[in-house]
Amino acid sequence: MVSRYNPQKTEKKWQAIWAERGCFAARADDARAKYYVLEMFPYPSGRIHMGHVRNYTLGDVVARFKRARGFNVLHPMGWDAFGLPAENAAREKGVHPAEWTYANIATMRTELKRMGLSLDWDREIATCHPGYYRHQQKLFLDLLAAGLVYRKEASVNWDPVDRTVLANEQVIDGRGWRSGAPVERRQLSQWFFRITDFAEDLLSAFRGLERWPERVRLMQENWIGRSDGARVFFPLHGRDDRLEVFTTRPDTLFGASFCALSPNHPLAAALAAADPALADFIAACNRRGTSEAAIETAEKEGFNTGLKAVHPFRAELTLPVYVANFVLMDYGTGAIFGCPAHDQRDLDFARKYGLPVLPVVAPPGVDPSDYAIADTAYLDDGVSINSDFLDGLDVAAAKRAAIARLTALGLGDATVAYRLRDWGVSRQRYWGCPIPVIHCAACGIVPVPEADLPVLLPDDVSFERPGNPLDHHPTWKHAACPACGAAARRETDTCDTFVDSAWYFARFCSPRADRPVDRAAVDYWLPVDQYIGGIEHAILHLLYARFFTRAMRRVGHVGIDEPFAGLFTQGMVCHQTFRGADGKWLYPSEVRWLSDGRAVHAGSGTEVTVGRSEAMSKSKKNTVDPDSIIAAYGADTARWFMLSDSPPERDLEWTVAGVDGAWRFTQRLWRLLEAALPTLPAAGTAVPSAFAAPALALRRATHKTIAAVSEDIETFRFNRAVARLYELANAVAEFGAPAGGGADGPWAQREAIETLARLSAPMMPHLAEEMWQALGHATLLVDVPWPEADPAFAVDAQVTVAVQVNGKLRATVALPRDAVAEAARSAALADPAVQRAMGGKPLRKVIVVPNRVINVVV
RNA sequence: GCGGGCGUGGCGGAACUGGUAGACGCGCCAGACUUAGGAUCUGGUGACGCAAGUCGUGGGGGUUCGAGUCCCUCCGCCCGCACCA
Repeated sequence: MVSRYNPQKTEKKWQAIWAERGCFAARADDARAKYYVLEMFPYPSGRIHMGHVRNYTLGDVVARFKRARGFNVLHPMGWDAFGLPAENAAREKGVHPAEWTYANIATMRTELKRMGLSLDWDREIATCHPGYYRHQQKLFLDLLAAGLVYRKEASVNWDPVDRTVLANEQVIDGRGWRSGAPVERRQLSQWFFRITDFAEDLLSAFRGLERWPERVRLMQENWIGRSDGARVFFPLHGRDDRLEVFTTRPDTLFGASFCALSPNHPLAAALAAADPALADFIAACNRRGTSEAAIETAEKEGFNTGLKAVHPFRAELTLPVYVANFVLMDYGTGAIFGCPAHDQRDLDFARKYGLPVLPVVAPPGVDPSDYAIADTAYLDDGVSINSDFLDGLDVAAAKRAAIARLTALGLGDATVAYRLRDWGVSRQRYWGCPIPVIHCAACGIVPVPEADLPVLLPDDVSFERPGNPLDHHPTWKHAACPACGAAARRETDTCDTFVDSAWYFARFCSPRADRPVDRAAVDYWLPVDQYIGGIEHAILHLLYARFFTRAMRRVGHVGIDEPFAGLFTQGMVCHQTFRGADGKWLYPSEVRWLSDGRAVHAGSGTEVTVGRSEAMSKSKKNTVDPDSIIAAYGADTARWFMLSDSPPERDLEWTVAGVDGAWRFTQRLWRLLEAALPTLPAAGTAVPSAFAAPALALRRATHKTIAAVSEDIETFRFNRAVARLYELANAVAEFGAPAGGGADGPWAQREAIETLARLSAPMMPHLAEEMWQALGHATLLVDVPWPEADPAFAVDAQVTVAVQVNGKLRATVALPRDAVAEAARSAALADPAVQRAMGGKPLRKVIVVPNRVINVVV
């Protein structure tokens, strides 16, 4: 009697047994090699989504596979639990952020446990817990003492309604994403991490990160944005100071026709103090939108300050100094020299203000004497002209010569500029890690003494007023100065939540340590061997974590620079989108499919428009709740579907048909097992001495599958591993009931079915465990080592070789594996289809690629 | 504009260093069976053709005995960055 496999019952059973026996508890005192598998921890938004299911399934396959392969695996889980949504919930629903967050964590923990992940739940952490953030405060103080944290005035996006700083991503078309109010630029005193200290190292260390996707590496390289160039000093005529500019084209200095300052340049501000017109111009620049569209349509505008900059190579020549709206304060030195002939922006500016345009680089092969620039600047390599001592040199040589001369004159030197800016971590928010600092009128910035950590968030806060609740709290910010005892003010900014996630992987190594990390534990476990998460974190999170690890090393908490030795970025989970007759988005569960292929609203029966497939998102309502899928089909089906078909780095299309297919396979495996069970020999029966052809073929299929699946999992080609397992299942089904009375058939069948269970265990752990038990094993499958392919069986004795005539396939011949070339040649030439294709023409040559192809050339 | 990726049946995708294109799954077609199930089982399924065969990996060209894979060129789609001097 073949019974249905009941995932709901079975999955619960094995989850309980694994938990009870502590199968996935990691210990550092272990002789085996360590392997740290980590998936990006979730933000506790309410319920898990399909992106989580995919992420954690991928990680669990790696974790279970590595464990079976004999590694001491660390696979922890926690919660990125601080953040704005908790405060929004507080405002909208009147629930305290902590209460909201911990309730979400409880829900999501239960959901994750239903997935059957091989996690060490004893190491669970939540970044909003004082047991976590107190150590973050300690780290902050260590970095402050080491000079890696500082405070400075910075220009920020300020929402005047919500009274808070907004990240660039939170400014949409120049307005606050929540309030809709026009965002202002404000100069505010903010805390910064000195990530730029590590710019060069963050760039060059990529050489050691071979197991990172090239794409992420390039994105970070772009973000860090190294430019090799020169600083050039322009003495200011009639003044005793000089203007410092950065350029990547010192070779074009002889073509300079003006200098320009950023509206936020200190010199511009100083001049504006005495010049109301300039002050107005600067104010107008700062009001200008920062959106992409605003930048693209903005005219180049400048204000002539009347200052004269002296050309470093031609003391007789002075250049007008403008304040210009296209010069950025936070790149280079906030000032440029303009060479209109060889920079498009400079050219636009020069044409508008009637400045000279002198070409100083001529395209190769062009006569310099009649070379002129029209309305397109010349940017490519060429020969220097009109440039005194640089004439005749190519661009690279001219750069070197110009820098050498500048250096000799004391008017400049070679410099490297980076696009990367220091990381502003101040947030005017309640639900974040308090920055452990006290401001004293007499002593200045005073760190909170370690003995007073943690600086706890107050529970009794109000979200009635806009702005930072910590600032509004009646008592919290009032503190005595730790240095002089006078009344002082506690810092009310909290940390950007990216700080929380910049070191959590280290905390997992010793999650209950009374210091940020236990040095022995991090020395044992770090770096993370395999990190898995979404591509959306390619820059910020991954860059911050790389920086923070270096910062932690500098203050002695860890001994490494790179936190993630291997990185895998998964694709998104996508789904069709639906709109009702009113144009509003509909959930897939609200859509009913008619037999003629049309979609209608499940309730009203009105027509539904089916839109293109997009990444699942709440805003488009094209989400499917994982928990309901797991409840209906079981976790193994959901996991199997996540791994089937699409390569893990690509986007995955969620379809009902695909889930049904995965469901059918779980049932099919169980059926294969139950149908065969009565005829199988007992577990551990000795290997028969000989195998007849059908049994031998099945053994070969089994061992080939072991080799292929092992390699596929090792290389993250899980969709291929899935296909191999389908093939082996097909082979078992085709083998059917063992023929004849020999022991070899049942034995080979048992080997094949056991292998199916063992190889699918990382993907469908519950079903595999159940099969293993049904096969009569007393041990848990999670404790059984990964199977090894026997090379004697992993290859076929006979191979089918393609025979081509002039490169076109004409026949195939069966040959013994590794047959000598002469035998292959004669077998090919004897084939009637080959002879027909040769058409009686004389044989010119025969190319034999062993075991693959024979090409007959006529 | 700069940087990167991708383009293979009706669909998702296989194809290791150039060597039988389309594994495996979905869908579809035909049949069987039935305890009518989320069924299951068997066979078929790139196009054209009765067949022999011809064509076929975005288009065009090239290298090679042989190209989805390498080179050149064009087209299309996607992603990241973008007034970065």
